[in-house]
Amino acid sequence: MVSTNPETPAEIEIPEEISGLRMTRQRQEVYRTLMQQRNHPTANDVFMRVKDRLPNISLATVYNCLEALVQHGIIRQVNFERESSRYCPNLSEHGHFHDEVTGVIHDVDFKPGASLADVLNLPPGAVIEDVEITLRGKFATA
Amino acid sequence: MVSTNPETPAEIEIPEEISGLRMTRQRQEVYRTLMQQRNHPTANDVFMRVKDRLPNISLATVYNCLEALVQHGIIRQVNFERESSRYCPNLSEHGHFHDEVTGVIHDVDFKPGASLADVLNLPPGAVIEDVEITLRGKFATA
DNA sequence: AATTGTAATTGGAATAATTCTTGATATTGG
DNA sequence: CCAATATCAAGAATTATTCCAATTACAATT
Repeated sequence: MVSTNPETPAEIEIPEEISGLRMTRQRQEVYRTLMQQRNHPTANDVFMRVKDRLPNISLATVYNCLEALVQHGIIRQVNFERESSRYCPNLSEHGHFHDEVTGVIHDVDFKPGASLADVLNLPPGAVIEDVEITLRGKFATA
Repeated sequence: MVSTNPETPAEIEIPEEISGLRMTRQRQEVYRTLMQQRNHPTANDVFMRVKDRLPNISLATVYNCLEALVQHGIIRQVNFERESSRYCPNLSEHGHFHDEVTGVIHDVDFKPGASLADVLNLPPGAVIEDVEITLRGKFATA
């Protein structure tokens, strides 16, 4: 589906402020990139992409923007082993499956109504603030 | 429980070879440290501790040993966010709860018979080779 | 016990991702 | 408009880890 208006192509509208975070031009573009490129890009991936629209932006600013967005719960930071952090705008609780053949990362949703506490013996009294589930493997070749 | 023999204090006996890996003196000491210090030490933690017994060991060797042990499935490497890797000799499938107040890391076991596939919608055909579950939070103060 | 080939170890340099610092710019509230 | 505050850019600094080249240890064989 493509917009019929050449002035405003199919783009995500970003409000001026999200969760109390001032959405500057740089933050808008970083966020827009994440919404459009849903394949869990690294900070550098985002940097290269945002440069098309903001040629003067610096990598440090991309890092700053990503951190601000993470801090305000607008996006999520995802880590695989010791690789570069990746970023994703999918806020629903989910895990990630890392296909080690193609390198592609797939979101893995919870079954409806299911939670980690169903399968784990959590320490008594523990209050979980954040969960990270990463799976590594490949697809059966059959 | 303390050994009654002063010559051989309560120490872990390390075989000469595990899973096809030659257990050199350095690898023995690295492994022994992990078995004795079960609080998920970093490579540097291990390095400082092993130096008591092998004053000439280098940090690079500790990294090499840890990698060799990980490769041979003798220990596990655990990552939290972008912090230094930590190492643990607990091979049973388990997750980790990171107490952000004390910094202590607790192993979190699966309920008997439970598995991640019970709660996640895994991509069809995905063959999981490795799972990492990390929880971050604190203990209720009540 | 010497020899030889292989693997392991060392110590330091190199790397890569990220963070920090500083000065310049922009934005908001009064 | 002005002051206070937040953000940005550029590059330096940091940190964990890996790489590399030179030595050393080990195991098998003679």
